[in-house]
Amino acid sequence: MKGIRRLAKHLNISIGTVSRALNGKPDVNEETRKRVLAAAVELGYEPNQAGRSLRKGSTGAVGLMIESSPETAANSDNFFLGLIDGLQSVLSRQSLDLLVLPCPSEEDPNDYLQRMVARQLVDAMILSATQHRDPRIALLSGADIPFVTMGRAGFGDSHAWIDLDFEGVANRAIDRLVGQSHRRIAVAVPPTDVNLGSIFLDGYKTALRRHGLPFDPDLVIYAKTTEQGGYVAGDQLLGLSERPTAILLVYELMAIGLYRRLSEAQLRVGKDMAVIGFRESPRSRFLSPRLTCFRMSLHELGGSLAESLLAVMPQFQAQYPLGAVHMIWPMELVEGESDGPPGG
Amino acid sequence: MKGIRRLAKHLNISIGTVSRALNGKPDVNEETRKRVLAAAVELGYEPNQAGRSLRKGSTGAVGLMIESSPETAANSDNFFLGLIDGLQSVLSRQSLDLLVLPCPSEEDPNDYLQRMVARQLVDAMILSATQHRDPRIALLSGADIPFVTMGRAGFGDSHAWIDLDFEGVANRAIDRLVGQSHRRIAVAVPPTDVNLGSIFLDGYKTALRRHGLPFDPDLVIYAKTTEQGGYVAGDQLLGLSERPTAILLVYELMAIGLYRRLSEAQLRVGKDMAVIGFRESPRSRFLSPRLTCFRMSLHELGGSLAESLLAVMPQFQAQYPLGAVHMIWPMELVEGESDGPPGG
DNA sequence: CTGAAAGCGCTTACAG
DNA sequence: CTGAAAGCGCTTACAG
Repeated sequence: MKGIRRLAKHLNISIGTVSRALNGKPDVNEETRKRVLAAAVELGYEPNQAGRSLRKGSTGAVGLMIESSPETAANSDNFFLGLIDGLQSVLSRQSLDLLVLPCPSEEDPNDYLQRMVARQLVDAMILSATQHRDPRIALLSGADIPFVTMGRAGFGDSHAWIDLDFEGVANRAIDRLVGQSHRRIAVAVPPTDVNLGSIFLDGYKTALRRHGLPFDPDLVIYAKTTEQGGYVAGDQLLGLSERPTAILLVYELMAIGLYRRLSEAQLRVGKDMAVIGFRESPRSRFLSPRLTCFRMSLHELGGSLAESLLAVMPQFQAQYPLGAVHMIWPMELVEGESDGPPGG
Repeated sequence: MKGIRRLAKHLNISIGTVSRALNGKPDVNEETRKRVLAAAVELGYEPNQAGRSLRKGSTGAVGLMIESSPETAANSDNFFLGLIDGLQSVLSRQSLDLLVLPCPSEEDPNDYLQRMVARQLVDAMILSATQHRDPRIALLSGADIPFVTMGRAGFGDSHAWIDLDFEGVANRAIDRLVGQSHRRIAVAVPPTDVNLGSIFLDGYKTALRRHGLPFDPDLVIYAKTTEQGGYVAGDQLLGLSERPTAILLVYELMAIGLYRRLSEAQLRVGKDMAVIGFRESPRSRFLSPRLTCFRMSLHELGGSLAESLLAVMPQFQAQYPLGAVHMIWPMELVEGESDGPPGG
């Protein structure tokens, strides 16, 4: 005999009463409850999740879907680990467990998510790596699973999301560079359909316009978000007839290749070419000169994501009356030595 | 009506036959099976995991326990993401899903694991961040959950494990440095009880002995595995009465602080002080001069971990007759510019 | 080859 | 306040 039945037998009461006592139902004699709780500890009882889920139709767990592809691995640095800790700090207050669901790189993300949802091992989902047209959003909406996405999609505000402040960063980076008298400023964005690329580019254009600077399509460099991509971006930069004096990068991994290419051309980062990166990461601290970039708290971002998820879960809406959150996450400038006035 | 009952109703057969057809049991008419499979696709049927787990007592999922503490996040770089992709490449062949279980930093790892095991959401576990005396090993052994650990523990070979080749790396690093005529070589290890520290130190001592070099306790620097720790290690190095000409680091994060401290003291890395790191990571490529270190394939390591786990799972032992694997994972030297003969 | 039935461990109306 | 019973969705001996 095992499980709740064993406990009931041991205490000589019914399994119903044991269950009610364990679950904090009000209609249980306090004396009985104490005995049950003590026996549970004594016998090391833990509720079987399968039995509970089957009966209740909910799991007490929340899923975070990530991609385990080599590209994601290379670019995410400590992003997910930091996020996870923040998520849990909030979820644990509701006794919700976080399950990280890594989509294998060979599997279609939409198929994978469908499988995980059908398995019913979580009550709600957090999606990352949101695409501009992301079929997963329709999937979850249709299946009536509460969810929030890390990153905007192109569907406007039909669901809850939090996204990094790509526009704000592009704006402030341009402000800073223009303040340092730069007039020709390049920007490096990924060549793929990923949403952040176009958002970053829009912010860049807006900021130029605000300063009365012309937009030159030649200064938009489409490059892979890798070290090699940064090297190639450097190549393109140097090949331009009228060379820019500054460049904005949307991924810090590109900075290594760019630094190397510039150094080969005898150009000093921060003096002959100003470089500003996007997110400060442990990695960017390895660069010399140190990269000027933007800081954010992954822990707090995770916490906000968790709260915005709770706000769309029926069981928790009363406690988190936020509605469907649409939030741009602010980022703070970190001054490095990688930028400065043109010509040093 | 939903689930298997809906399918059965739709096809006008019993739920038992539907289940048998879906699960590939041999005693089903081929014609019936085809109809069931077609209907399953048509109606978008996916088995409910709770029902299945409850009945079968197994889940078809494997858990990877990681720590989400800020320290782990800072030091792991792409370690887990890379590992995960390798794990899945093997697990998916057995239709096993991987669930990543992140232990919150506020929770005791042993309590967390106990909770996850009791929930019965996975059939087997992979543990990381193994301690020298790790109570989780006794917990899983006692609960009769198949598991493998990433990292040795102090219990010898009572369970399956794979660990990085700390001894080999220390040995080859010393060989290389001695070959470059270094005689006084320091080593930086973490001040905590983590197993890799003492293993690395043992390898270092063995290698010195092999070259007839004396072991000087002053040359063992206990430092935090952080940027700040590297800076402090540099301080200690410079403060030694007879300054060493080379140093081995067990975490590359320390290299930033060390580089900075050496630069402040007008010492050139690779010329005035040779530095060799442990694992090559995307980060170490950000350093200049580039760090000499050791390379491994996270994807292959993940694959081997998965195979060694399958080998201890009763359902898969026949296919993976490896027994309980105890494997030291080889690493390959990557020459950087951070070491060389003393004095340049 | 198929159907009817039992039962995995739990929660929750329902009666008392 | 407690017990007896139903049932969540599935798999699997057992009969036929």
